[in-house]
Amino acid sequence: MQTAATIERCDSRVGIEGREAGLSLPPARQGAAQAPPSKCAGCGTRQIAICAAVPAQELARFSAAATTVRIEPGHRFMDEGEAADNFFIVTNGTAKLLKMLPDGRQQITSFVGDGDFLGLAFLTQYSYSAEAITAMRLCRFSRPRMRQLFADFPLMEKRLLASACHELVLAQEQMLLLGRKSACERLASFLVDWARKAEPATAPGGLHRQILAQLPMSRADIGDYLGMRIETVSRTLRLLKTAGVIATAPGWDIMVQDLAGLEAMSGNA
Amino acid sequence: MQTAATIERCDSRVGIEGREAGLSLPPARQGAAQAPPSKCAGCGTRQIAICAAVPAQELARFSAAATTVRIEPGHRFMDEGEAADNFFIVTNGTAKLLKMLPDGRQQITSFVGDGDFLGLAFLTQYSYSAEAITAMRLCRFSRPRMRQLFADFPLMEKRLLASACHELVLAQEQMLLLGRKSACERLASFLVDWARKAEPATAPGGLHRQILAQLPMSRADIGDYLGMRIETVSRTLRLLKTAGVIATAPGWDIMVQDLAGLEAMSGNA
DNA sequence: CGCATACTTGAGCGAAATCAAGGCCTGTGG
DNA sequence: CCACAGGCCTTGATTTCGCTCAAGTATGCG
Repeated sequence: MQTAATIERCDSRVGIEGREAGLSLPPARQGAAQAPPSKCAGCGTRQIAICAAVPAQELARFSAAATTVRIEPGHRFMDEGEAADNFFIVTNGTAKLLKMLPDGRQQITSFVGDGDFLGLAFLTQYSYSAEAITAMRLCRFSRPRMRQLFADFPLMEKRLLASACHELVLAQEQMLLLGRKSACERLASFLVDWARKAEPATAPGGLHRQILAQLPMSRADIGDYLGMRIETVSRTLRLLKTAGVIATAPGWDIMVQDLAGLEAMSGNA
Repeated sequence: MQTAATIERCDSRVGIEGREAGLSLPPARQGAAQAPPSKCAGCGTRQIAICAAVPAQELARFSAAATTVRIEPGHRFMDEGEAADNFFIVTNGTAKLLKMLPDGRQQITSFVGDGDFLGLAFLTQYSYSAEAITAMRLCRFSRPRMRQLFADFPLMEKRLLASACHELVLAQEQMLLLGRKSACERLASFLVDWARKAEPATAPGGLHRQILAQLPMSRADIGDYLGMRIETVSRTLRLLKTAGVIATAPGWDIMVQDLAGLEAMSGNA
């Protein structure tokens, strides 16, 4: 069985023990980039940072509180307005979190992947829906069990706080994007973010190295995330291709040819 | 000196002890609406919920950790990218939190008022700037003192988590607004939110009672919050006036004539 | 092969941005 | 007291970016 310290290293996205000893959080991309998730003794198939809040000798107890759930692509497993009975940790796959208006318009607020938390609403109802994009595996905790775990392992709450703060930073970034960026800047920002996450998977190279960004989501999802219509996503993608900063690979993948150029088009300096 | 229980009642916006005993948070508007802040024995002039995390007999120690700061209107007291050395609690006044793009475009991510926390970034740098709109009074805690307080009063972390979750819900709502709503829906949503906050200050009446929404911010600020230009704010305001749902009072105040009508125009059902 | 689904591309339109005056307060100084 | 300046807001004219509508292409699947 791994020690808590070993587990910690595996995914620092939500680690609270940053370099300032207790009150800092390393950037998500860095953390996710440097150490790919590995097996988790605590709660399922993949290593997630929340496990590090649990002493190694207690992992069995922690594990017993969770239920592993499999979700098919396209299936909705949390619904805005429904009773928030469960708390989830993604162990495998990608989901979209979305909010809808009564007339059907929808906004994807984020894409979540391995190691991310869901259902951390301190309300009795979920404030958004979650839908699987790829096949998924989740750790599910009932609310009472979650409460018990919080009581047993106070460090977990620290981690959740760090996670929530990090999500808040991302949300603010997204508000800037939605409120003030052009279609081109939005798509470029999105691709830069996604490429950064995928970066370590690609062979490291020079400044203008190619990065394969594997996008699990459809054009419609990208549009709903960036606040644009699907046609605009398509057209803007062509624009970026024409500019030579990206190339479309077969399927839904994108090859970033010039990350620096793409960043220049993202509006962030 | 007040007991912790008494203090708790004063502002439940960030209270973690909701009706589900530990994992729920009442809606902000309800909480803020039902009990206006009063004097706080712990950290300054106004009652704030974080004080409730501190046992009554420890309030003096808590108080000693804070410094009261006054800020003039228009003055910036947190800067995006600067070292996140301080943590603030607003005791009086209104500020805007904003993010900027290199070319000067800016997005206000939220307006904060009495009892709100600032600087809760688990990064070493602030991820946004904060600028006073009205004259303000703040409780300031240095990072080391904050850490000490967290260690001394673990309940504080629970409250911060609840607060962060609540902000996350608001941020998601705002993403929906910025990504998918029309100019008219945006402004209507904003006014509904603001009127709801001001509601208790106005005499309660029927379904179509008038509510005076005192807006401390300029048209430019509203535009930067809603992702629209100042001219569009002005034009859309006229549209709402023509529709008869609002009337402009002298100064920057708005009289909501028909809250139900305004809500119908906000896109939220 | 035919059909369904997702994506691309084109043409035209429209909501909001931009550009440009003009009005209305408030404060200041003659 | 009035004249003037400087914010801030409003209103009008024009432009433009992204949306809508519509058709066409690729891909996958029974």
